[in-house]
Amino acid sequence: MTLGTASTEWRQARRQSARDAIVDAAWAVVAEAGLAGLSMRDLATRAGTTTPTLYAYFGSKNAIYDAMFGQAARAFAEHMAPEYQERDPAAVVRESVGRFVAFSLDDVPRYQLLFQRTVPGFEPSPESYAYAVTALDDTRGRLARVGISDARHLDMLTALVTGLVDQQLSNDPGGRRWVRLIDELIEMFLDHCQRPERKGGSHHGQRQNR
Amino acid sequence: MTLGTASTEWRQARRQSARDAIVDAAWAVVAEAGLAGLSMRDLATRAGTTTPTLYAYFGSKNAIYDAMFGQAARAFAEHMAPEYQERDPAAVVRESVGRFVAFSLDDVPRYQLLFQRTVPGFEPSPESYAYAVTALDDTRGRLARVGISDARHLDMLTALVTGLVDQQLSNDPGGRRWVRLIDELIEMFLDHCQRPERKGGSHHGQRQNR
DNA sequence: GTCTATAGCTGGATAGAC
DNA sequence: GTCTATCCAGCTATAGAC
Repeated sequence: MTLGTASTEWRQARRQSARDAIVDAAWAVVAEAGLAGLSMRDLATRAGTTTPTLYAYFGSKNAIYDAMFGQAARAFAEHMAPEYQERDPAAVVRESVGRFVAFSLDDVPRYQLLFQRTVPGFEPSPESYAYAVTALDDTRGRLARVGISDARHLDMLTALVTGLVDQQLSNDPGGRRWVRLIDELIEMFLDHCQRPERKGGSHHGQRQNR
Repeated sequence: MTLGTASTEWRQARRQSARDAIVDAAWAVVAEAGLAGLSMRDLATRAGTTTPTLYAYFGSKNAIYDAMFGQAARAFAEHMAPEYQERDPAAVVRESVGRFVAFSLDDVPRYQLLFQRTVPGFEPSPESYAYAVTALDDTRGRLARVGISDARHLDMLTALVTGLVDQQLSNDPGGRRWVRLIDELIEMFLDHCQRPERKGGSHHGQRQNR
């Protein structure tokens, strides 16, 4: 790697830290105005600068959303990655779900940006998206290693967990009405997964609904 | 009731049908532009009129959202109300969940308006909200009559169903990837509800998460 | 790179003639 | 009630001086 002189490296480092400062200010704005309420004016004011300066660092407003998405995806990956102390399947699933729920409830706009599609014209770039995909794949792998590998069961678990988070956020924000159901929901889920196959093949696509 | 002459009744009927025509046009607009993409200009064009005329029938844009919410809530109540042929608990739960999911997937903006809080400054009026509350209460009563009455279990079921719908809509729109899991999810849920109480009181609030 | 100033557009809502 | 015309606020984004 002899691509840059020391001076260009300094420049790039300064540029990167300036970009980071803008993204930090962006998180502060959406925390108050909501994810869709981010405006370039507010952001410039909050960052102590003006809109043309923002455009010197980001080509568009969506580029800022994308940088936020990248930060969030990275944080998500780091939050899910640390090794799990527990060994038995129930404990691993519980810890995995617990981490996801804790991460989601910790920062609502971050959750909306990462996992809901709520910003009108925004699609994350492949680079930003990659972190989120990796983290989710890791989680899937971890579940597979403790025996939860059936595709249907994984889809059921994602529906269950996202439903839990969504209900908690929209019907009891700041409370614990649905969060406290985690253990019981996971117990229900694991009991079901460990149950022997049904006679007659009632699942796995043979039978249609209704 | 001697409040109005025949002529004022005619006027009110005409006025109501004009309002209905505007609301119908509004549904057509959101079907194309998304729920948040409704603009008074587009709506006026679609309804074959102009914006001042809209304001002759509705005091604000949110008043139009409210009329849409009222229509949707009424439709939801009518969709859930008809008597159920089935008697045994599993079949009743299955039919109830099936109706909810079918109604939700049938019209996505309608689902978003009714059950998600996605329109920025909009809160439904008490009158419009009443229909939705009634329909949900009826559903709860129906479940209670077949033995699903525990508050925790009801919250679990709502999380499960909304999670199912949300995953289906956002990760496989138009498909059946999560819809086909309905029977298995309900079987799992019912198995859990019919299970005898745990020894030691591990649920019902004694034990906190983590 | 950073500013002032503003272009260009779209939104909700209204004035006033008819 | 319905129109033409318009106001005013907010937005993203840019031109051009320094």
